[in-house]
Amino acid sequence: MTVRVRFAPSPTGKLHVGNIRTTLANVLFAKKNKGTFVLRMEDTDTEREVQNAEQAMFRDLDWLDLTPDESPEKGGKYAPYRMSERAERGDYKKVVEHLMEIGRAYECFVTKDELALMRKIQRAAGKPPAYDGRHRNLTEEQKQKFMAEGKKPVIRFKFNDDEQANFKDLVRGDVSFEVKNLGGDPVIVRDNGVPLFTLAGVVDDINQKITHAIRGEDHVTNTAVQVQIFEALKAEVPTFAHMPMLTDIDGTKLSKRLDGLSIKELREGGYLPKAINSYLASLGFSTGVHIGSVEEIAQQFELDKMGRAPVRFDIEQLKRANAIILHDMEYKDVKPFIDGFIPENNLSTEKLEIFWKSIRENIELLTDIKEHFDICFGVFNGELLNEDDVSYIEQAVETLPHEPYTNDTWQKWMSELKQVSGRKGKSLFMPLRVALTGQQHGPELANLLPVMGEEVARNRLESALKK
RNA sequence: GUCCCCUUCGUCUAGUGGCCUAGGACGCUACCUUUUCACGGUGGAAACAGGGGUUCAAACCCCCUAGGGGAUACCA
Repeated sequence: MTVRVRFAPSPTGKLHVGNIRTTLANVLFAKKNKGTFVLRMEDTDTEREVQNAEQAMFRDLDWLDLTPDESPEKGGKYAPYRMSERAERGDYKKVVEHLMEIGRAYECFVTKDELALMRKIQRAAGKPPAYDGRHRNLTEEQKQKFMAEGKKPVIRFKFNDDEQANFKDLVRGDVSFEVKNLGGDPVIVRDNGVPLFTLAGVVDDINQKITHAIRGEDHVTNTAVQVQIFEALKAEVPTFAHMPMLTDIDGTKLSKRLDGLSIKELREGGYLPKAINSYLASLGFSTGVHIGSVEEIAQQFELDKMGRAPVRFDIEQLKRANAIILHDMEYKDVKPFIDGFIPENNLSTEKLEIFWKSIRENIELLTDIKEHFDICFGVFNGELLNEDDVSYIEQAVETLPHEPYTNDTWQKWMSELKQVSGRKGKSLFMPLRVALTGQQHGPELANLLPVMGEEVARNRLESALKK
């Protein structure tokens, strides 16, 4: 049996760290088991749909190197991959009719208001709010009467009340629910004829031969409900895996802040896909962050070792992973990601390579590049020179070597300045650092000097004198 | 309210009755290296939510309390 997994978002928002974590789990699980990763759009709720959300999701997944094997965009053996399209061709209708024939589905005319009232009463009595099955056995006459009143029915799935819903869960072990406290017969088709995800998800999983459903913990009760449907359809129940939710750093709530932490924002914030994937994949495990490509982290990925407790998302840890990756990244590898982070310029690739190499260990995020770029090539507001360093800098201007600059230019210049000025150690180089970069800290000047070039260096020294 | 799940260093966690003086990773910190910062190296501080049991012995088993998460839709 080939492993087939799916990520099934609804096009109602953007991808964020929470749902990327489950997507990633699907991808890693598929890769590790030489399986197939399917992307399915669950777009049955047209009211909540957001313009262009779908396209944005495709692009985010590509950027993260989590491109699905089968998707609405790519197609595949089990197309279409949008619920709306599958609804159009009658997939769900067929199943609903079948369920009604075998007595596992029925029309229900209870209105939303009546349901709300019922729940209110139940709650007040300290009972769990649940549909009480009052229209389970309507006669034809009763149905006609409701119709005549202008009421439109929903279709509910009929539970086997005294059964248990059991399923295998890779992270939680064997899970079992009493069907009787699942909330009563669930609606599977709205009064406008559109099926709900509860039903459609099951039908698609069957038709698309999904073997493992890896999703968030917020779906556990849904799963129990859906297990009943799988069984009623005499279909094999997939293996599940419910991952604990991500919480805020303070451990409370899956907050707006987190939901707001979209892939788009991380991208614009200077984070690399590799860092995001590596960090998210490490959450829930004891191994520490393995930094690697999707392919590499997939080999280490063991879903059954994942913890069951909610996990706090710590942006500092992500930042750290990002920094580690940046520190020994080659220019050619970082190049595809630096658009927008490095100002427009017509510097040669060679020069940019040297620049990158001399600053990479000093940055954590791609957004940090700009500051260093400005120091090397642009304008900066630096610290002022000390009074007693003025004459020293004048000596520096005089002795500044002419181009071409090489790796040992700085060395040679320093020996000369040492003799001329009689200075050494910190007092030798610190005034130069301040004059040249405007700061007391930064990458090695020996590396920076060839990057700047003679003209910039001379201008900097001279303008430092003028201040 | 009701049902499900969870609670070990700051963070992710190892740990399934004696190997725990509680281990690792990241962070933090000190020192070393370094003509700055960063990188790197070597050390260090740092946790069993609380209370009751059971046992010769409990982070591990049982009960209670507190706290957190999820669910409770004609959303997904």
